[in-house]
Parts: sequence; C-alpha cells; structure tokens
Amino acid sequence: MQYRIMFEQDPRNKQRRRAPSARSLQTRARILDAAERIFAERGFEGASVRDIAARAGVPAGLVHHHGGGKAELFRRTVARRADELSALRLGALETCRAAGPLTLSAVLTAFAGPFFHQVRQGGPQWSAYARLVAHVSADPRWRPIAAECFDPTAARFIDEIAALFPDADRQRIATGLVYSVAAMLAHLTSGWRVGALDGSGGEGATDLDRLVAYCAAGIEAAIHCAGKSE
Amino acid sequence: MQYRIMFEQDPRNKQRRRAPSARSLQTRARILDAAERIFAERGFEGASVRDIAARAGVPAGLVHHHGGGKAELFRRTVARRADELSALRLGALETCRAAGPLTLSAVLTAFAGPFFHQVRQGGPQWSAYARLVAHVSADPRWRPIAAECFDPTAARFIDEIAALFPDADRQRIATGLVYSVAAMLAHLTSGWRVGALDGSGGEGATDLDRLVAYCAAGIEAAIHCAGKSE
DNA sequence: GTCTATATGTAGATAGAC
DNA sequence: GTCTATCTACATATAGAC
Repeated sequence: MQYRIMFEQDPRNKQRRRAPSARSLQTRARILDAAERIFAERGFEGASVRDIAARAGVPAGLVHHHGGGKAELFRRTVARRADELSALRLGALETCRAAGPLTLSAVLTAFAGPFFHQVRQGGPQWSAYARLVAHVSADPRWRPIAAECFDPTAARFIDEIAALFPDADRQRIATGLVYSVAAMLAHLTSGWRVGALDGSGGEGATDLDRLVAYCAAGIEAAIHCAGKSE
Repeated sequence: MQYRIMFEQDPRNKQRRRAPSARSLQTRARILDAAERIFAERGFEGASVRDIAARAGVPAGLVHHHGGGKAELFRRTVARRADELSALRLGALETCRAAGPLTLSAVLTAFAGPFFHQVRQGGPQWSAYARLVAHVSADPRWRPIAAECFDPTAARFIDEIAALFPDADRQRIATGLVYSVAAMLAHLTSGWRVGALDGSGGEGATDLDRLVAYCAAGIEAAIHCAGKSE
C-alpha cells in the first residue's frame, strides 16, 4: 500500500495539491493534444480557446482552468513534447558515441533523427508539433519559450560539434546549427513545397539521410569558409 | 478571431479607374509600410487593422478602402516587395552570367544576395519584410501567396542549378533550395539566435559569404548523396 | 479620397452552481 | 474537477457625411 507523506514546513510548497485523478490527467492530455493541433494549424492568435475546447470536447472554462490562460497553455503545449524530444536526442547521441568515434553526420543524425522519426511514425500529433515548433522558431515573440525548451539541448550539440572541430570558431558552428534547424523544420513542415517547386507533386521528398548530408556539408563549409564580413 | 481568408484575384472584378492622385498613392504606401511592420511583428491574426491604421496615421476605414480587407491587404503587402525582389534577383543572375561561367555559389549569391543586401542596407522596412516572409514561409495557410509571389523566381533558379548539374535529380535540387531558403530566412530574421546559443551575444553573425558556402556545399551534398529512402 | 460613427460578431477570462 | 452563463474588450467591416 502506498500513501503520501507530506510535510508542511516549506512555505514555498504551500500550494502543493493532491495527486490529480486519472480523469483529470486525461482531460489535461486531451486539452494539450487539441491545443497542439489548433495552435499548429492557425498560430497563437489565430487559435481560439473556444476552438481548442471544442476539439478537446470540454467546455472552454476547463481550458483556462487546466491551461492557466491562453499564453501559458501555449507554453505548456510546446514544452510537453520538448522534454521528450530532448531525451530522445540525448539518448541517440549517447548511443552513437557508444558505437564508435563520433562524426559530424552522426551528431546531426542524433539531433534530427528523433524528431524526424516521431513525425513520420508518431502519429498526427507529432506532425502538428513540428508545425508548432516552426511557428515558435519563426516568431521572435516566442524566444523565451524557445530558450527554455530547446536551447539547452542545442548548446549540448554545439559542444559535441565543437569537440569534433577543435580549431573552429564556435560562433560559426552555432550559425551552422541554426541553419540546419531551419532546414530540418522546413523539411518536417513543408513537404508540399518540395513537390510544388519541381512539378512532380510527389511524396518521396522526406529523407533524413539527405537532410543530414546537406547539413553536414553545409556546416563543414561554413566552418572552413574564409568569407569576409560585409 | 477566425474568419474566411479570401483574395480578390478574380479578373472579372477589375474595373477601370482614374489614375490615383499623388496623395492617394502616398496614403497607400503609408498603409502598406505600416502593414508590413505590424504583420511582421505580430503575424496575421495578431495584427489588427486598427493598429495598422494608427501606425500609418490614417483612420481605420481608409485601410479597408485602400487595402481591400485585411486578408487582401496582407497579400498586397507580401506582393509589393516580392516584385522588386524578383527583379533584383534575376538582374543579379544575369550580371553573374555576363561575368563568366556560372557556378553554384554564384547562382546562390544571386538568389540570396539581393535580399540580404536590402535587409542590411534598405532600412527597417526591408528588415520587417524579411520577418513577414518568414511568417508566410512557415505557415501553410499562406501557400497561395507564396506560390504567387516566390515560386516563379524560385523555379527559375532551380533551372539554373539544374543546368549546372545535368545528371542531378531535379527533386533533390528543389529540396536543397527549400533548405537554403529556410536557412536564409533564419539568417535574416534570427540573428538573436546565433548570438544566444554560443553565449557571445554578438552582432557579427550576418555573413552572406558563409551562408552561401553553407547552402552551396549542402546542395552539392544533397545532389550526390546516395541516401536511401526510409 | 477621407473620415466619423457604428453595426455585428467573437475574443479571453471568470463567477458560481454542482 | 467540471460546466453554464456571462462580463468586458476589441475585432473586422461598412454606411454615409464631407
């Protein structure tokens, strides 16, 4: 039998609550799923709390109750899968390291692969999440959210790349990773564009290997480029 | 707020009008400038016609009169500089061609350079325009606008690159250009990110040469990569 | 073309019953 | 926790005087 041991000494923990019921957790998950879809589809302002509530099948008041307001709901929606994604990325990195000496392509595959795989195999919610991240990434207003959710892991991968190129300027590596993230998000969200521009309209454009090849060659070139500043 | 997004593209709706007065043209330009700033800053739904009117220094009614409604105003705002940008890009391409045999780097410089230069030298309106284009590019709802404003020129540059690599799969080239556009927009809009991730907070991250080096190497790698599909 | 006033709908948020 | 009803603010859009 398990029961809760609680201490009341710490005033900061005064707002500790009972463990949420299974129903409550389910409701929260439904709301987050709905928010993920609607925010991804229409952006922050384009989405309405009412529409999110309707998709989740709950009254609008519950969305405020569980989400903490629209802006906080947005932040929580981004943060939820960011934690999972970071764990997958760091796990992939360690798996690569255990398999042998790291290469730039391996590091980039560890970075992009998990997101890529989840979008392809993880169901429509992950596909929506990719579009949501693209919104966050494209809009400087969400910089605090991006910093909270993605910067620590990004910095970790910059460290790994920097270790592979000891003489490289760290800023160039960071720039290269920013470009690569942009390319990755373009891939994950804009398959239509690849098809439309070359007239084939085909589906076969999503290819992790080619994305990694692009990013790895690009980063190496950016590191070694002697380009002058304007 | 949610509503239908519609565009006035039907040629049957064309009526012949008198030549607009100088004052009218000036008012239209002020409204487009204001819309460019506000749409870039807050996205389509986050922007309000009232805020645009306030920034332009005109009554809100005039924005509707000249802009044709919010959605149509958005489309016109994107299209205005797109025409100028396309002309600059195609001009740069012909200048390069006249100077000697084209290279991939030269083609990419002709593509990215004019936008890059306008953002750096063309004043705050061009900087806002880059953020606006990033919004358009990140949101599939604006696909019709992107197709109208950017696809013809993009297809032209794909042709040029395809001519340089006669044996290359055209779809791979298109994919590489999509990645490169994403990287270019990330560069033009997210200087903060480059600084924040490597801890320097510096400004010197904008460098056309390095961007082109990144994109050129990436595209070549994507073309030649033997990567299997998943 | 310009500007004021206003029509009409919807937004986020909350109070309070259950 | 859940849900109904509602408050207040602000959105787009237009009618009509000048």
